[in-house]
Amino acid sequence: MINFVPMDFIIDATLKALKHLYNADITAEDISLQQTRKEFEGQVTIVTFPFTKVSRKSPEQTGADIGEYLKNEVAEIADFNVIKGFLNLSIADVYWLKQFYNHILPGDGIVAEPNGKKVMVEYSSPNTNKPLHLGHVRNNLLGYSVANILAAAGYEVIKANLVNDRGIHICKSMLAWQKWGDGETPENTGMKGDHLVGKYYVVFDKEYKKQIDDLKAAGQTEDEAKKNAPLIKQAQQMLQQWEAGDQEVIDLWSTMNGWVYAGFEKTYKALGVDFDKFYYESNTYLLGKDIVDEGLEKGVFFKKEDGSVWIDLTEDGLDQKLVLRADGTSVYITQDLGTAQLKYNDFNMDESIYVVGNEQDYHFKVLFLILDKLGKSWARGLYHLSYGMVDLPSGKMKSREGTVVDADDLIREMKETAKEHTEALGKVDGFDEEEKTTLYQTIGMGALKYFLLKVDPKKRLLFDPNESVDFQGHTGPFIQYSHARIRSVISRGALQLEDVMPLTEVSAEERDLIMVLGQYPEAIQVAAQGHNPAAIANYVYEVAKLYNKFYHEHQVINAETEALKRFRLQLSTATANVIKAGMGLLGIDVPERM
RNA sequence: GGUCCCAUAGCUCAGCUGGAUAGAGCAACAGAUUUCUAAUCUGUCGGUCUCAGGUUCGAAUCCUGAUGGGAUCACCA
Repeated sequence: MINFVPMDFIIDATLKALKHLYNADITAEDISLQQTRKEFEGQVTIVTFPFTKVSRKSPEQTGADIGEYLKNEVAEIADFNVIKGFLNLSIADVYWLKQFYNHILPGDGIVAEPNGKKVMVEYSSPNTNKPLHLGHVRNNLLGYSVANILAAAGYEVIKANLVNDRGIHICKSMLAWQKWGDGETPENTGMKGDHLVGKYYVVFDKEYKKQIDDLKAAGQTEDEAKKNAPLIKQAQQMLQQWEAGDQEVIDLWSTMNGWVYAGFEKTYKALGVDFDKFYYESNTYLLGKDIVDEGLEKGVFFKKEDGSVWIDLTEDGLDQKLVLRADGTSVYITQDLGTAQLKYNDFNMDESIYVVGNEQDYHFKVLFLILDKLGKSWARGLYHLSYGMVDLPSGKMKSREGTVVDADDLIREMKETAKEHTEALGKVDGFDEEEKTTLYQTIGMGALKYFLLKVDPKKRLLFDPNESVDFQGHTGPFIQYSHARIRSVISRGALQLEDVMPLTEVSAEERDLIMVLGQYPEAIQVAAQGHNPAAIANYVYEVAKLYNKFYHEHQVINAETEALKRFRLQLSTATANVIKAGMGLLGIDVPERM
């Protein structure tokens, strides 16, 4: 099942056993180890069904044969039992203690050795015409977390943000502000810049709709009215002026984009995400035409009579796809072809991950396929991290119907809720105001981030604005609380980490905790390979749960002996370290006190 | 209509390179604090793993088909 790291000696010994008992040559892949279910005695289970062919005995007898051999030949294997086709092995306590002191307590594998590979993670990639909403929040948290996980797995990581700062949608906000803005600025209204610009995007839409209705009343069809409305024509004209470098339009564009960036920066900061490299579509939108030429030369693309350029992907089960308009202007995919090349030229990375919603699955399938057909060596390293939409109980979020969950509102509400919970529990008596503010932020964001990241990215996510995010159970605050409690114990214990006193046995709770702590490096690798922060989220939850069980069963500071006390303090320290590191991969802070 | 994704407890989700009696949390109910933080812990209740076939010693997991939900199939981005 999942990650069972330091168990190679069992596989080796089992191979020897099979050779010795049945003269069977079996490879390590044929041996399936799993963690023993908790209702049975033991920690590691070997499934013996596959061996019955070579043993020519029943699964039970086969298990007993192998178990007997292992118990006699392998010092670490203390005992075994066989239930049906399952051979359950009890590993000696000293083995677990050795693992703990040699690897876990020193923090082996909390960050992997560099693997020499470079990966780019592109995420966020916002439009600059409206504020961020819950969907963007999921995107940002996923991208940031995946970047952290890859770094922990040994990659060199570049976090990139491709800002969509040009196009007709930007012109809509600009035009509406010009017409009805009345000189409003973030300064004189006190509004956050991205919200101010978003307000005019909505104004545009409203006025545009009015014009469409008027035209329809005058006898035009819906489609005609949409094309002929004066506002849309003006917006299109503005886009042309922008592309022609009209100074007035460019100035307005710079000003309003500046407002938006200032607003985004605040939201990014509140979310705790950051970037190493920004790309702007205003700089990249003309890229890709070289690649179109290249594709024509190589015969990968073809030109139609009207001059438009296409690629035929029907053999790959897809359609024909336009890559350049007849008038020579770019479409979306042209830019993305060019930008992909640009990124590669800039960084020469081995892999490149695009964190983009699953509504663009088809686009990326086509994009990667085209680059591959063009013979780009790096195309195989491209990956679309496709995530599901965030839905409300009423269905999809729709800005026009006002059902969008605004990122800034949500963040504020989370902090507020954290404050209410904390105060109700009377947890902040010794805190000054600044510490309180920090704590509420840590907990509120912890709850939100964990809520969004614990779900498999590819699945749709249901968010009910009327039902507050939980703070108990399988949640961020639960894990944060566990951490704070551990830190509290440690600070009372006055521990010298280098003090090792000989122990020869551990309790079941201690052993389980050591086992799961030892799986952290593997959890990182699993999460990295699957581009899946949820794997880390669930892992850390498991750690916190096991510690809480241990905490409930055993005294740390008032342990029966000095040796036990020290060991338990060390175990607590190692647990806190893993929780902190794991939550860090999710972009979640853990407090010392709460 | 073509293609892609999803379907597990009342709700939200794990589990999916095939392995034991399918697990958590929430909700409901019952308990635990003279002991290191009860945002905790223990227990009870709760399942035809959407359905039907197939492969296998063994299927929630793999294959085929169906049903339901979502996305996409723009000279928008």
